[in-house]
Amino acid sequence: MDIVAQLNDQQQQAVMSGLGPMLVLAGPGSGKTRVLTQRIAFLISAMGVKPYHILAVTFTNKAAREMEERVIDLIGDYTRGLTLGTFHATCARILRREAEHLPFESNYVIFDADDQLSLVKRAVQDLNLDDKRYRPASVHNAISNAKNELFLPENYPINNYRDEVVQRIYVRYHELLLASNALDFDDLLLWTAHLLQSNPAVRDKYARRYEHVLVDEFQDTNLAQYTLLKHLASFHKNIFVVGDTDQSIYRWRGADYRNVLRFEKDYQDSRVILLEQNYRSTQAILDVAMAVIDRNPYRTPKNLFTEREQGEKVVLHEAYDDRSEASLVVDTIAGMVARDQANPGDFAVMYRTNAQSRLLEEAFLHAGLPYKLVGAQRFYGRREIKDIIAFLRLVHNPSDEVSLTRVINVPTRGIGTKTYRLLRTQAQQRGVSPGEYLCNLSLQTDSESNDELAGRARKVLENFSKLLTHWKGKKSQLSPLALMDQILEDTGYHSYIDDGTDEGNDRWENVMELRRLASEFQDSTLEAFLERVALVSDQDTLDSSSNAPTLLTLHAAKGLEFRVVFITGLNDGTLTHSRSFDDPEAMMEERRLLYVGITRAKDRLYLLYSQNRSAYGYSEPVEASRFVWDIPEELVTSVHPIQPRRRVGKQVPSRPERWSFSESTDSDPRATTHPSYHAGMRVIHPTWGDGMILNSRLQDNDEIVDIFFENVGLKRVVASIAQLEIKS
DNA sequence: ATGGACAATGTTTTT
DNA sequence: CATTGTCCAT
Repeated sequence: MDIVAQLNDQQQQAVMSGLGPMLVLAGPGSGKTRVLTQRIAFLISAMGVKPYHILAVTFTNKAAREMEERVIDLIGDYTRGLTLGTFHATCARILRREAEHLPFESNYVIFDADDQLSLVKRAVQDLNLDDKRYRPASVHNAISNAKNELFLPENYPINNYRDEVVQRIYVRYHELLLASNALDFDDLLLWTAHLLQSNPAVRDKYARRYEHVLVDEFQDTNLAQYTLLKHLASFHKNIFVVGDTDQSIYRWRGADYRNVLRFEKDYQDSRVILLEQNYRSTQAILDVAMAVIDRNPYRTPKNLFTEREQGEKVVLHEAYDDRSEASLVVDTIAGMVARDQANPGDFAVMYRTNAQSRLLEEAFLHAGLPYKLVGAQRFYGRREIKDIIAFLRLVHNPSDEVSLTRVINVPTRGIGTKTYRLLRTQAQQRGVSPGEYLCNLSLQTDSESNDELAGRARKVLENFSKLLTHWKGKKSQLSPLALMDQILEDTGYHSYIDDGTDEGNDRWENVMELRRLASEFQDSTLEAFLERVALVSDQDTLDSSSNAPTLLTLHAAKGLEFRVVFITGLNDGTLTHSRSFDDPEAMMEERRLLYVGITRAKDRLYLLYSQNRSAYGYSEPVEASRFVWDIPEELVTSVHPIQPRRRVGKQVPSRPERWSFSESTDSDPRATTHPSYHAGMRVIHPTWGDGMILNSRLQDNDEIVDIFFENVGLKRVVASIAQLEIKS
């Protein structure tokens, strides 16, 4: 069987290229995963390369898993020994193996975003700094950027006084991490790059091993990743990277698409292949995509083409507000499913910010339709999940102080801030971490005990110490799941979290879901389970099993495809997020983000924006996104809402909004419904008496009026319900 | 030490 | 508006 028979010329050239550096610039839907997987299969089966000598890295576990499956599909089970994983997971493994060369132990834990933030907070406190002036989130951002640019604390670049302070926080943060035997996400890359750079023996070991290095989504690598790749490929120099600068959307995370240019410079003998044929979308969708992306300056123009049909025109839909935008999406989906034009699982709804999912979820709930939401944070960020994981992490690595402080008093066992502070100073005096000290506490005899830690405090701490040592003793015999069950039982976590309310029930359900996840690690280690849990990506939470529409951010949508795509919230300030306005580079990235969204669609695409949008609870008029005006009119079907209908009584709101296809409506549809109240008008309310109108606006087919009453102050009323009388 | 009530405060995107 | 933190009463 010829494994490359089904490829086009460019793809074949890429797959069968010989040795040396190779850059594949692959437009959306051009089969880049295919090229990567076939390349691996080709190396193994045709070139006789041992899988052990191949390294392939991706950004998400999902991409890695998919690639592995496809390679196995091609060449069967000849992939044993192949290193295929995400950047972070691959680095994590190298660091565990090489821990002897590094200032942490091999059983280190990985701190997630929350842990990192609380550690920065601690660092700021330790230095007696004002956390208003040095907001942990912003400081952490600075530290993260520094790490991505390979700056260790001592090399942190200083341009002003603030930088000096940030450096001090960075130094302290770094100490705290090491004291907890923990690494943050950025450390995984930083330490690996640093190790390879500074230790020639280790570098050589890996560089000689990896005869071939393959990289997916190369445009999203940051300097740390670029550097470590360079070292890993430093011996054989067979580095095969695939990417698309037009899909670079992680600049804020340190990604630098100029690594593509750097690649061509660093590897003078590299060859470049362009993949321009798109196998995913209709021509109509591609036309819109190109109209959007062409406006970005300084890009290498790509000529995307497809052999697919022209297809349906892209629909550009204006809605009255974000709520009707959401019901519009749901109604359209329900309609197409009812008419048998698509399955529920064919749809994806995309948005710029996670907060936008709420209204969509409500709309789906209201219509009684199931949906699936992509987002790991939603699950792993929950209190009960974090608690359980903290227990497990503590058992694995008692030095983890963030976990210790999290659960030492969960459920409450009489250890408050005071007792904890006592524990901390005692541990400090002995030069060990609080967790380690705690582990030894129950082993101490009375003669060893000291006066300061006695009485009640000692008793409650000893209680927890016994629990911890008990679990630690069992960890080697028990699977992650069994250990988890033991912890749940010993702490009485069920009765603690499930108080009988719906919410409590939900929380316990979540714990059960985590149990299910742990059960997949029956034959694996606690370490592997913890690592997996720490490094899940949002995309990994996507389950393809249920046939329901998918809700996800544009960022999470990268690399995926759907038959029908809705992109919602195409308004200035939302898609072009307001935080990007003052930065041209950021604005270009917003455009790429939209481009990524558009090119996810195979058959149909709906672009939606609204006249009003609510932020902080208040609805405000907004402009359509500036990107909307970049799309030539003839490429889309424009739809505008007819006048919002008045709602009477308690009628259910979510009826399909009627569509009026207006290619050229001269009259503004809004002109037909004026508010009946204006600022300054005087009115009488049956119970509140005399008042003056402050403002009035249309919302949900009704009029919302803010009135200042002489006797009762400011009130907000719904015009159709309040019996207002206008005073002349 | 604990838990409830209130106020302030803040929203991109995520491995 | 919704989450998070701080204060105060038990």
